[in-house]
Amino acid sequence: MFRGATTINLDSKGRLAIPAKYRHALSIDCDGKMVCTIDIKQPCLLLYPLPEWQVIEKKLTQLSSMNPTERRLQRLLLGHADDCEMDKNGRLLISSPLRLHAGLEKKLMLVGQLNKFEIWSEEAWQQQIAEDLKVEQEGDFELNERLEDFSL
Amino acid sequence: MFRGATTINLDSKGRLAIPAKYRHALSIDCDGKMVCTIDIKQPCLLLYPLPEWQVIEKKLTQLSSMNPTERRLQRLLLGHADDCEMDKNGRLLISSPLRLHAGLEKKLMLVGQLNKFEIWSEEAWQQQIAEDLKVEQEGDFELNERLEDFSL
DNA sequence: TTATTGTTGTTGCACCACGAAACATGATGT
DNA sequence: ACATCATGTTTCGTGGTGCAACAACAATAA
Repeated sequence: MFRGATTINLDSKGRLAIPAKYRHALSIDCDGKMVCTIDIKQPCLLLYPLPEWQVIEKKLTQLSSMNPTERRLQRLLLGHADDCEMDKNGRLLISSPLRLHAGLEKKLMLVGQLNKFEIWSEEAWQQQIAEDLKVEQEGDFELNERLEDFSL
Repeated sequence: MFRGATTINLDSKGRLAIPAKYRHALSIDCDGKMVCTIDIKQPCLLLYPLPEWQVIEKKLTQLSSMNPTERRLQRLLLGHADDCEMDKNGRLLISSPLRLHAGLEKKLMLVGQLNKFEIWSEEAWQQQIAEDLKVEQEGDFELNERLEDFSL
């Protein structure tokens, strides 16, 4: 299970060096094989260890290609899904269409989200966090309701 | 199983060079033999490994030729279906009627969708994705409902 | 506390494979 | 016989991959 946000620089070839603390777990889980795709709600990428991704892929195959909504999901998720593999130095190459989608240039945030990672450009991440905090401090009703269960 | 989108240039003869990462799987699955037809819902082509296509063809032959809707399906799909075979350089020739249907000229997208590929002209693909994302970010009700099942 | 050594992470560089394009050869049909 | 179309070949440029040197950090001992 992955946690925490790390700032990382892409190298000149668009490769992302996975923080050392995650490398061992990733070799065990999935032999370094992962799948990266876009997040359809937010301007970021999602990075799944292969076994985690396969669960999602299985669900996607069961959708009907005749239903426009389901088809759209398949197009967005599968169409942008890309195999990535950690190289011998623990780096992985993000394909240029994906980099483009998330606006990745140099500085990015790798954010552990339990069974997956999110990849944000640093600017987008800062912006998102600022907005989330603002909503929170203004007292979003739905969020407050959910927090009742949490006793943080 | 095929995933991800790749940009490809048609050569002057209308041949499409299959990305190296798919070539091996295609020689194994179907000895490079595939069938290409039109997508009846979208301005793109569908490319099936021969064994996958045969499954579909079987279903189509079982439809009643008396029912006008089913008859139309047969006409559209079978009528446009075209055998393609990878040449020794991993390229395949797209017939000109099919190129015309999808508006393929030079730049195209080859999109892996598990058991098949979609072939889009680059413009059409970009347009489609932009629209899909827009629909998504405006909060399509039906899609949100489905996403509940996905825990992406 | 500081110096030395070892280990881990990062960056730059060089090689190789793949893809794009132009060209060459062979088949087909008018 | 020539034009046209399909298939094969070669060359060149770009981009992805691995390697190796260097920098940063941690550990140990003087």
